[in-house]
Amino acid sequence: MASSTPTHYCINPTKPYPSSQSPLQKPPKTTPKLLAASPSPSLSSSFTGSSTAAASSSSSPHVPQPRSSPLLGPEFRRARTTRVISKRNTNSPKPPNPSCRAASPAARDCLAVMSRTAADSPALTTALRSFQPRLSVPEDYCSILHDLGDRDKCPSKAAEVFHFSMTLTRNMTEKGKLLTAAISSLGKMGFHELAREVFDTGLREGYGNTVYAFSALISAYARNGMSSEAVAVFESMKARGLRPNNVSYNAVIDACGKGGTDPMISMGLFREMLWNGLRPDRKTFNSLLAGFSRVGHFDHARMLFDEMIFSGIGRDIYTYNTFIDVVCKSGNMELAVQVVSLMPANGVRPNVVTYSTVIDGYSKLGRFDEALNLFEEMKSLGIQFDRVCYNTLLSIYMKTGRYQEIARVCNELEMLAIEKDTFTYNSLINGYGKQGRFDVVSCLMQEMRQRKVPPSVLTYSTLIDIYSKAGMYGDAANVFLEFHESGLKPDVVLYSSFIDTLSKNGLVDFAVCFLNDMMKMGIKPNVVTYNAVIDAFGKSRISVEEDGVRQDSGGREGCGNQILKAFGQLAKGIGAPVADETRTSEEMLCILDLFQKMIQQGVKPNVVTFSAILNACSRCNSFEDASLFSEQLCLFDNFIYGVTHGLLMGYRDVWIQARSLFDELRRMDRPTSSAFYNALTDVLWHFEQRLGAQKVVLEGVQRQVWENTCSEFSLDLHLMSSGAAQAMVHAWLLRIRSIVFSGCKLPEFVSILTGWGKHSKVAGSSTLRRVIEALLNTIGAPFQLERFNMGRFVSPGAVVSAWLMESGTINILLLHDKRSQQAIPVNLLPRLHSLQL
DNA sequence: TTAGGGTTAG
Repeated sequence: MASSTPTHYCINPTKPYPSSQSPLQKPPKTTPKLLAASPSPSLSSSFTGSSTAAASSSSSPHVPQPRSSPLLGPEFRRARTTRVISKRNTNSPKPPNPSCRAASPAARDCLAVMSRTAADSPALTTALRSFQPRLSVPEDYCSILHDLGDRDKCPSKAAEVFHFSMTLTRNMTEKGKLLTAAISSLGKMGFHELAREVFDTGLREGYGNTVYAFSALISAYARNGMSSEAVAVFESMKARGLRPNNVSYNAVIDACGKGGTDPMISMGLFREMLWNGLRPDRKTFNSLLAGFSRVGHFDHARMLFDEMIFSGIGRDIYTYNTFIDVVCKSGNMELAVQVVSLMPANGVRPNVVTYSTVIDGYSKLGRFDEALNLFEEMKSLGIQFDRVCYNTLLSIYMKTGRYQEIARVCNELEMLAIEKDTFTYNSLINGYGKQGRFDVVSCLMQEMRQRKVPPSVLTYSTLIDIYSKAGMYGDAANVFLEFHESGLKPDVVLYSSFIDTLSKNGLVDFAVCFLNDMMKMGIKPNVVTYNAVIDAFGKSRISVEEDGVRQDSGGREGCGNQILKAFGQLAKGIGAPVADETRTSEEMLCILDLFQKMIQQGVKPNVVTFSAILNACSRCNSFEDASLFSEQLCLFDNFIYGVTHGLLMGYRDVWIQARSLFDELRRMDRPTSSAFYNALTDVLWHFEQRLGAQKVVLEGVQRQVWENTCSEFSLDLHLMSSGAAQAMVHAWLLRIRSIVFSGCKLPEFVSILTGWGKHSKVAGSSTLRRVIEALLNTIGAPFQLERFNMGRFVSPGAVVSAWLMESGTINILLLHDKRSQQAIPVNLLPRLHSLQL
């Protein structure tokens, strides 16, 4: 409930903001208990603001500062979603909110009959006629229309009610009310075009020029993620002399958030609202908060979250859930848990959305056990699971390969009569597809058809991707044909997946051509698209003769044909590898060109891009060539450039900043952060900053970047790149040496497991075993390949011990940097200055 | 008029 006398609004993202020391320096090691977590004193004082009343002036209700670099934005962390933000066609309508409208018993009965009756049936008119004497005009009809929007997906029923009730109206006001209800209903159903038609009719016939009708249409666009259309309607209502009210502003701000518009545009609308003498309410703030949450801007979200107390707006369950979502996106799960734990004291009880948000946060970081523990906590608290929550659970079981649990959850869904939706099927198809269970995938597709669950673009993208990755190009082509016939529009995910397939099969030139084609079609590539192509340059490349995949096609239709042709060619196998010596210079030019395109299009790189750039550096023959690439880092991000350049040049002072970067990487899932560590150590090793590479690896090991890397006498390198692995071998042998010199006896055998070096992206080093074998030979370490395990080197403890005790061994094991300098040059200082945390 | 879930790069 908003305070009646808000004191001030102070939303200025650039203003200095009071900071407090994060109490989360030592995250709790125990299993998270959302409601049992006890806040630290410094944090609890930050949350003393009541959910419904203004904070006292003595309290300071801001949340702790994140421990992130000011230069590492959400893009770096991959927190910014690359998904289409709108949830149109999700087939999961929200339950009706009966508190909003007080429908008469007759209206409720009529709605029940309408719900049971088939669309376009004459029985609908019969029912409306029979209920007519008991229904008030326009209130009951408006109520029925709203409820149909909440629970039905049948626009013809809404149209029937609308046209029937319009014949009963006595004046323009009543017509206007019904019009607004019909627009709202159609918008909720996802039929924004129909909503627009109805709106235009109302406008033409003289009862649609109202703030209500305009606001309803804005909202209809908002629900469907169409922010530019919503803004256009908002501007047109002003041009017609109508004064937007709170609902209009809230709707357009909501539309901007859902449509992925820059949240600063929403902030402009917020200021305009104040300028026009309107008083933003909690929904305004919640929508603004959601806008910042969607793009992962924690700092702005935190300011709004605090401001809601300062200005007397108060916080509700939506506020908390939205804020917790952005905290989860920042990777700070400890803070998320603490914010949840403070909700009850502020009069707001965590609900299924709160838990789903935190659970998904853990899941995205690969912390599945903590996520699953929270499901148990939900059960113990009696919080009912809903469809979204079940989908989150299924997604975790998919990622962790718990197929028996998946079957159990599917049965549970059946028992609870919770229907699987497009999200559920997409998740299941992707999971089973990645496991190669195409039999299950076919069954799932069949079930979708039988149950009339509409496939989305993502369903087709997923199918094409899993078939392509399995080399089943004919099946992929068939799905593409089906997709083409569906009338759905291709999107960036579909194209990115296809470009990745071309890239991975050595057809990088074609991948770049398709990148241009998708732009011609108005589909903007995202960071994933670019990362796929940049990374592909490191793989073996195929040249294609004139009768190969592509003749330049241009237009929309041609592009579809080209895709089918490409699948056909991929199925046959085409081309010939390009000789190594012709690759490097061409590759450099192509990658530099891609960087330019990214900059031109405002596509911000993330940590995966940086890993790809570093890997490209590792493929360069000279330090000068690599510098050309690393300078590109500077165009994107001074922070990463400063750290990388500093490490490559051997500036000792750079380690403070480097550790800040490593701490930031802790907020990411293991595969992402280990890929970056691998890329960084590879480039350092490649350019003979060997001690630097070793220090980076040890920072990674300390932060548990690689799972099961190191037990005392058995070294597991299988997740490491060649540079990281070689640096690690030296560090591990030095550690064993110190154990030997301390007088301890080594076990019977010590071993090094190499696996296949699956994370190394450096051309020619895909077999980690060979690299380690060469290293061990070079340094004279007495290890041999195990007879029945070609990925494991072993040595009797006594033999290794004797070797380590030889006088010359220590000098062989100690690593050095080729470039070693004390101080950072003055010209680099400005770049690094802002990194001080 | 406000909150959570599915995909493509590593």
